[in-house]
Amino acid sequence: MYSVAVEDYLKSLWKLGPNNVGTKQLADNLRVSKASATKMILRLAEKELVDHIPYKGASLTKKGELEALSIVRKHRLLETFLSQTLGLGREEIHDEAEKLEHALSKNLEMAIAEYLGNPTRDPHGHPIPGPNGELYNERDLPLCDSPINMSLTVMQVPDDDPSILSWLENNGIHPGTELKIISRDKFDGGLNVKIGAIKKRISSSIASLVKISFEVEN
Amino acid sequence: MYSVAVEDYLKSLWKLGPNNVGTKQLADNLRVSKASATKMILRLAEKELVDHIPYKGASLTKKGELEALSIVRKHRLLETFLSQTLGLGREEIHDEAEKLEHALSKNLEMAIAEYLGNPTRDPHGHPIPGPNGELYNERDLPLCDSPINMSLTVMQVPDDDPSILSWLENNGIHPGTELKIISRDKFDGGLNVKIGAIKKRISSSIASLVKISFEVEN
DNA sequence: TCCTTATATTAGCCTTGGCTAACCACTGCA
DNA sequence: TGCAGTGGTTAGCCAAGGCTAATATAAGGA
Repeated sequence: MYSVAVEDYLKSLWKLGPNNVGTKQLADNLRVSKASATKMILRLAEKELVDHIPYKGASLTKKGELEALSIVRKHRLLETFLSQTLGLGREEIHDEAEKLEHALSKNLEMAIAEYLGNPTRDPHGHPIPGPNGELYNERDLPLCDSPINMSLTVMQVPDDDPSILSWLENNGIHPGTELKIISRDKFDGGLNVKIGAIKKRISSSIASLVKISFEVEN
Repeated sequence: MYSVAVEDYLKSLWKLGPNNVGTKQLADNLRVSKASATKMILRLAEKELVDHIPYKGASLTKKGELEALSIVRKHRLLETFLSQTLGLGREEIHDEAEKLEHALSKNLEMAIAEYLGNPTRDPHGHPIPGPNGELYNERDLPLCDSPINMSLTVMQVPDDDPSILSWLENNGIHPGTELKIISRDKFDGGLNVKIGAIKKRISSSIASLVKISFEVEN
């Protein structure tokens, strides 16, 4: 239906949203010039996929959001599928899915979802939107904001930076990992954590990209 | 490396080759105008992917052929993969593979080939070129040219026409099917065949699209 | 041999999605 | 309050890959 470029813009707008997204932010995210981004925003507005307020930014319309969610769904299903069938690592699947998502028909998407048992999380722990764009309430918290000395379960790791992913993997940090924050550095926000019996240090920049959940006491 | 359009042209030229392919034939195959085909042929010649003799036609150079074979390999591996993992029918996989082939990285191609055990035939029985374009000698014969009253094994069915494929499937004709030609109609070339104990009639147009092999007496 | 017809090419146009350069608008600081 | 700096837009260019209309070539039959 839509071109690869249009789909990529919609996906970026969704990732950077839901607030108004600035032209420069969008352009940087897609590695195109500001002028190209402006031109495309105008075209997307023409198609009623975004609302655009000149000099203020753009945000997805309902129509644009649904389209974006459909692409995110394809992306995350593909990641899960590649991981499951071919055993590709978490650090390899993003780039492959990034290309394949634009070539995936609705039919194939459904077949893959069924094959996988309609998963709700991809291998990075990111929620997979439903076939009609349903997205359940996100309750996972950034590790950097999490309480000290509680049993935490890693729920999400970032998906698009292979080097960060490899570091996390090598340190045993992935969805499902149980850990506890021992202390938080006062100045740089780095965390000292304990995974099983092993102590690790996690920089604040990485800790902001990892999301966790914990049991709430009743 | 090359655009989707370039890859599609190369694939068509390969399918219609190896002789010089006329502009009209190519244009019809790709459902574009003759003018568009002419223009693209000139661009492909520029990139040294084809040799072009004005008013005579175009044929792939070695470089172009290798590129085409790489795409054919991806296509056929994808068909096999989709059939194997998702259980898609022979009549569904072609169109899906047609889109995905352009988005398949070399890495993913290798992973799929390995996962499948480096198959040499796709679900339609078509040979899958090797990673460097190796194509083993084709010995299968069109059913329409095959001898009468011999045990024949179906080796290949066409891949791109779902209605023909469905008809073949419903009549139990697919790679591996054993059959015997009982008689050949004098005028229209239609065949009366026996599959197991059941007699069927196969029109000559379909019989020309099915390929078989048979044991040669020593 | 010449003419008709089919096939090929050329010319010229369009849209998409990039780019740079130049200009405009907003914001925050002095 | 005015201006510098950042961010946004406009103008104008380009290549790819489509299209139609007009023209050129080749080939077969009269």
